Amino acid sequence: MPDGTATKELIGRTALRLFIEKGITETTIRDITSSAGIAVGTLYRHYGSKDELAWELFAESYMTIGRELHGIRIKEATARSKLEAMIRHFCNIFDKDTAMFTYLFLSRHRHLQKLTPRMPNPYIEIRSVINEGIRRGEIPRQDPDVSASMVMGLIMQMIDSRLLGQRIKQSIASLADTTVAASLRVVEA
Amino acid sequence: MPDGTATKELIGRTALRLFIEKGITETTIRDITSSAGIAVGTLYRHYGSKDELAWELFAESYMTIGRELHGIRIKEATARSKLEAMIRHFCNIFDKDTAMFTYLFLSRHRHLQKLTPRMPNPYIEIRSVINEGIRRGEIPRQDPDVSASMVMGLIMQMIDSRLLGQRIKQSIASLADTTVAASLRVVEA
DNA sequence: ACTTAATGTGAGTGGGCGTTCACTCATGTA
DNA sequence: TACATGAGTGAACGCCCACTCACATTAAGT
Repeated sequence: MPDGTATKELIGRTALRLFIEKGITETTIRDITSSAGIAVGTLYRHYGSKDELAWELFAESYMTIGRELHGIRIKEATARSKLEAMIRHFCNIFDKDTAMFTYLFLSRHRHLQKLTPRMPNPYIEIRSVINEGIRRGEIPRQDPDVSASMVMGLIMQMIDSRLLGQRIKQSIASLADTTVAASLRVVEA
Repeated sequence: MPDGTATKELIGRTALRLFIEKGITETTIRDITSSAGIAVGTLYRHYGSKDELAWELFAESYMTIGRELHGIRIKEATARSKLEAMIRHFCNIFDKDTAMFTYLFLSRHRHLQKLTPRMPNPYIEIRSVINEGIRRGEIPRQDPDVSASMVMGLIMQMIDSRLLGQRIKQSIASLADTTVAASLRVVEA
């Protein structure tokens, strides 16, 4: 029996690249298959539909990051160190796998409502850090949903500006310190 | 000679609503014309193409906000008061014309690279405030592009979370104080 | 009342889309 | 060697898209 794992991965990698370059709707099945050097039918051996392909690429990475942030939250001791480690982790992922991160960023509006609260989720982890920090008196009382949104937005916009490449040109890693400091000031930790 | 101004406005309003509800690519010309109660050909009397329609709706509002923020920057005296007035202005627009603001927010990635630096631009106004604040010694020395991105991200994510309606449920106006305070802490004003 | 030009119409056009399926090929098993 | 099974193929299908254009309607100028 032949093994199609390598082909599935090739399709995923190629689709990711094109989805980022042109957008999901603007990328056709033929774009993907011709760029990957396979037949149209082959794609459908591995993914049920274009939507399923786009969703699988998103969910896999999104939940992985959620699990990783969860690990950080468990491991670190204080709200400060948790938040710092999480932001540095974001920066590392961005530098290590820019394509994946970019895709998550650009397609989140399409997929976010398909996520169930049970799935591992970066946003919930950041909110939990703030919640715990308040309960332990490490940071002032505040609305954890509002603060989590602001911190997320602050980080995400850095990446957004970096992706456009016009407003921010330096590497994300070199901005980690600045981002960490600003985020801590937002939650007043 | 008949006057088609009212029709053009009707098309714009209808398209805006549908673009927000379903996305630009997912909205068809027939969706727009049937929803507006006009013929397909009529739309093309007023807009050269679907792309042009989407762009006009974006650019008009984007530049208007840019001009308004410019006015605030000229009028207010200190970096603190400028930033505060700008953020409150954002909140007011959102509450007064949620549809327009939502469209700007959701379609910005599609249109942002079509903007030239000469066009009125909200981002540049915020950066200018930070730049001036540094020069006058009102806020510490910092990278104005990075800080402007962080402040913009902080505000935008509040609106994003509000639009999704799951994470933030209260009105944007009621969050203005919180957002202003957090933004000032980010730039350490 | 007549002229003129802008505005409104919608069936029609050509093209590109996602998806299917009957078929071939390659590999592991008996 | 013969068979079974999953992987790979791409022409074909039906649908729906953005856009066109020959014609009808409207309203302002004379």
